[in-house]
Amino acid sequence: MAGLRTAAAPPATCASGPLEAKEARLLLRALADPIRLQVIEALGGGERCVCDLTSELALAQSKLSFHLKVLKETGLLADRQSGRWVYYRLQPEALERLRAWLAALATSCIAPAQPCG
Amino acid sequence: MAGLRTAAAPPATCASGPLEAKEARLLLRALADPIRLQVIEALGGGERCVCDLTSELALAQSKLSFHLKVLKETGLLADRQSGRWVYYRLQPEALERLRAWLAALATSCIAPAQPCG
DNA sequence: TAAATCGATCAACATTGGTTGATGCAAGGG
DNA sequence: CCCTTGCATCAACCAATGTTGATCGATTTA
Repeated sequence: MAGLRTAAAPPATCASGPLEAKEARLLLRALADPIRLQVIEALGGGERCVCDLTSELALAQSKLSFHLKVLKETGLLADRQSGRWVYYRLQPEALERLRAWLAALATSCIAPAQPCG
Repeated sequence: MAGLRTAAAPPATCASGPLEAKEARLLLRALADPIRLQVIEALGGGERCVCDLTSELALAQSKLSFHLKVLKETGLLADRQSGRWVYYRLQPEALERLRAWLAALATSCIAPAQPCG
């Protein structure tokens, strides 16, 4: 399984078609972390530079950097450098696509029971 | 953080109000595993006994049991014993609640940029 | 009641993921 | 230029999670 550490450069969820199960799992995993969720929420208020997030969330710099990388690699965040700061922002499409995938998953769960033995 | 191993008996997501962030994370984490996702999809077709799932997914019995437990503890599955078989079924409400939570998260992500330095 | 089957649980182990502190590099500012 | 600042990256460590094989209780069947 492709671990968090080995993920390559291209965002895992950039293709614009419907989400594959694998991509969906990466998104689910990325969101399933408290720190990453805090980051998402903080960025809900708009684009922020890393230094800003570091102090707002009271995180070690390298720790935040690690989680920002995970979020960026899954396509949930995008970044932009300006002067000596790096600004991160949400990619709401990623959340949308996950929502759609989850909806599809839910609707495919409707059949009656099948006796076994 | 409450680990998978130490989670207590009561389903983590049984309260019927809107999902707390913590419960949402448990659901996200539970879904972010390939085997568990296969189980969810398999149960999309209806209730199944464990022996059935074991052969259909070609999993070691104890492995499947482990993942079923995780899914049950998060409220995604319910089980029922009948004779010597145990049947598992989806709890679609759990997926619904997660979807709603995700929607709320997404809509709270709409503000413009804030310059930093 | 003895043997067999289903499935949960446990302990030991393997793997993965997250944290920490150090280092490196690029961009400004003196 | 040299120094500072912002951020990424790395290696070593640690914690959480998943896997395996064995065992156990419950239920049924012979």
